[in-house]
Amino acid sequence: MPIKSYDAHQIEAKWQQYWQVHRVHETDLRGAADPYYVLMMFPYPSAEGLHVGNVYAFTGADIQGRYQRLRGHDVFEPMGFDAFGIHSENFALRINTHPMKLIPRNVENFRRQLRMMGLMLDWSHEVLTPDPDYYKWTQWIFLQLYKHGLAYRATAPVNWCPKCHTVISNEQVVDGECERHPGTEVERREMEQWFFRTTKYAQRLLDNLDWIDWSDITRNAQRNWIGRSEGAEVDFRLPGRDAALRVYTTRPDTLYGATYMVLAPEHPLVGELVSEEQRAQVGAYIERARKMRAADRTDEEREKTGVYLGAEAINPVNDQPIPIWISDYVLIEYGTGAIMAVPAHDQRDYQFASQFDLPIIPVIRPTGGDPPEGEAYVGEGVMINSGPYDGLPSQDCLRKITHDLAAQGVAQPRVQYRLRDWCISRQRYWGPPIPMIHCEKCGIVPVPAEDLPVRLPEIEDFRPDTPGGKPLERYKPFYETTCPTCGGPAHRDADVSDNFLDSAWYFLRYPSSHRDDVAWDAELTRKWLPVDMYVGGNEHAVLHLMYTRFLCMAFKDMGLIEFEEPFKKFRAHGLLIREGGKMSKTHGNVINPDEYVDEHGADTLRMYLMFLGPYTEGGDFRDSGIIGIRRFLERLHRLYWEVLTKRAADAPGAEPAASGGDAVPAWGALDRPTAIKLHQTIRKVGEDIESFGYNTAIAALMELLNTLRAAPALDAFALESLAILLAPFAPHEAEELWEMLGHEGSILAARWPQYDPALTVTEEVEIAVQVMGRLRGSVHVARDASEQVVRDAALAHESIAKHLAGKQIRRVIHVPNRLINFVAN
RNA sequence: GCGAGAGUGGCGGAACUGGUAGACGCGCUGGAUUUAGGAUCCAGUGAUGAUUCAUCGUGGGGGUUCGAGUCCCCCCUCUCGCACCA
Repeated sequence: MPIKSYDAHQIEAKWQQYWQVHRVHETDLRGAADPYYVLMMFPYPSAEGLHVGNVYAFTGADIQGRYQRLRGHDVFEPMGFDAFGIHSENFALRINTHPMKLIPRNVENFRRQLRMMGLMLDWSHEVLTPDPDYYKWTQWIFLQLYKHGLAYRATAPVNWCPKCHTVISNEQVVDGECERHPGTEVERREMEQWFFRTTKYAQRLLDNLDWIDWSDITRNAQRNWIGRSEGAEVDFRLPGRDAALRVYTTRPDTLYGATYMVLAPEHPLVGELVSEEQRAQVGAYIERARKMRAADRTDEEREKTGVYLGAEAINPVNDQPIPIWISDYVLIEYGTGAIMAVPAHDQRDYQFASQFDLPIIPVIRPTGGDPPEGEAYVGEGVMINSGPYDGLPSQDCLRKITHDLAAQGVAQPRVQYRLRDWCISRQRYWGPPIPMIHCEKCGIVPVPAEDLPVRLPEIEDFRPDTPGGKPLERYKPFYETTCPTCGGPAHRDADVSDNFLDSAWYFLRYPSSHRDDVAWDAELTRKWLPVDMYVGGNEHAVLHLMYTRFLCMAFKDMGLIEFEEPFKKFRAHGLLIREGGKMSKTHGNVINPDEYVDEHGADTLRMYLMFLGPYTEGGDFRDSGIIGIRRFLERLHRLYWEVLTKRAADAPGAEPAASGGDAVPAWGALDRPTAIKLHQTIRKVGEDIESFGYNTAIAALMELLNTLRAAPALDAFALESLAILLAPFAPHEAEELWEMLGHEGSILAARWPQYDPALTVTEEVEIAVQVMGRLRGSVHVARDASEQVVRDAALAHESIAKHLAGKQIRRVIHVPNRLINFVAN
């Protein structure tokens, strides 16, 4: 039974129950004729409950899903929980509760809130990362990568967060601080870790960015992160040694200007090259650099520091010996950890040379102009002081010098990426154990696939990094095992894998979540993947989204899947702020969706969030504005109720009176202006949804409602269309209106209305009339009227005539259906 | 510093390839109705001037054009990403 007045709670409870009972949101994955996979970034189920940022993201994705469903697709819109990881673990530690107890509670609360928001989620395919049925396959993936040489173990300087008590990846380091702990300096530690060879795919990850249909902002962030540069490796001879000092440079054209070399303090040759006289100083410098906090070391404002090694290298282009220094402005991780310094043409080198009075030799002269004073000239120009290359354009020499040196065997072209391999190991408890066994005799042995999952034991003391070692190391029943190869004593890898691995493949699991014998079902995967539409926050542009792409490429090469890009479309939503400022716990201005749903209902909250601003740019949540959406829904509901009850009353008499003085539109044929508004709105809302212009789509719905309320009469097509157009935004109310219209079952069974192109244009248009480019009035003429007609109409206009009085018309500019401009003097 | 984007009423924000700036909503003003209401309905709402008229108005300054929020140049501010990556 339809509900008379707009009572959000009653309506929303009613339809949520209906959806659940009738499984309206579940998709027949195998039988689907026209699959469309909508994905939203699954949340970490925090104890605080669903964040309004999640609601914002999910609603934007849900609109796509509902719209595609109304367009006739079989839409799959799954949800799950990313409940492993440091986030959950730290919280569990803080409140002194075991995560295995904590997580189910949080998840239950999240499910409740997600249902409350009326998302079209198919809960029958939920995944939960800490579920052994899930992480069994996370471990299996690790084994696949290992098998194909993409997982390796290495001792490398890693980022250690003293608060997390674990290593974190490069991507999780922000300005030398831990992403999770602002203000906490990341330390550098040498540790043996598992890495995934993401760098192997650097070029493909970069190349595919040219064609994948993703938000530009996200693709740009990825390009930046991959950081491809082209240059050359050049060997500088070391007098009296066999070895050469190899540097990487993007500017081989400036080789003649190299007046010194700089090694990173950690460079392996430092110890060998340092002279006796300099040894003490160099040692002290290295010690100081080692202790230096990461954020300070990378502060560009800081004065350059460094120490002379007491050794020389020979510049291969002119055989000149140049001094070798060490300085912390050279990074051991990048290139070869050593540079040739060209102070005339590199700002950093210039600063360093100025600091230590090293020679500065310009080798490129800017074309048509003088080189800048007091700084390096980094542009191109004409070669000078460069022996045989003098007079050539510097750009030509980029390749030429490399080529010539390559012929002598002392240089080679080289492409360098900023992207690093993905450090997978975490010295923590709350994650999937890395499925590897360390045997004294056999070395590193993978756990046989049939032994998966390696279950995470439920241990009481899961604190990280206590004196007894890592949590899983302390727990002997887990740690001590036997070697699968030789049967001898062995121990398990005591690390767990990075939380980002859990979320790097979850979309592959959703359709196949019922299969316990394979990670993903081949047929379902072929049918449903790649994901048609992925919507999420851009904060994951270089983390999650890079890792998923890497995994897909690896899987494709292994023959496990048939595509290499996981998401056909990805759209990044903007940031939601509140009252002009950032929303955060510290500001105490975080929006709790429950409160707003309590007060106004989920449809109002959903719609308001989408109305705030352009979805891809974010919006400013102001409490004062939400009432506008609420009023809209109330007016809408009232209109339907009044028109439809009136019609029911009129129906027996068949002939509905053309409402005498009654404000309620009658039932009958639409007048033409109303019909035009309707058809224009049908077109606009569809187009706007496809381009994520939700705010303007909602504005169009409001305009349509205003028009319908003022119309003399309405018909079924108008009311049905508006209900369907509303359905992506306010799904509960749309269902209620649909029922009021006499339909049985969900509005999702309806089809998106077709607009009639002929009815999207008026037959009369208003033409702006300008005199000398200034607006002086307007005239109404028939659509597509000729210039002559418009001109005559305009000249007949008295205010136009006034402005043209005494003037001669020199020129007339006519833009059909828009304006006419008289140029006169 | 580099890269990307953005500056429009009191506020959030509209404006397709240059063509009537300010859609839609909030707020505000006036009116109607109601015992009352953070209710509903109607009208108005960029600024200035005396009205139905005019002038000025899209961060600032120049320019192109019959016509510029939109295109070009310079500057200012803000947001985001990267940041001693050689």
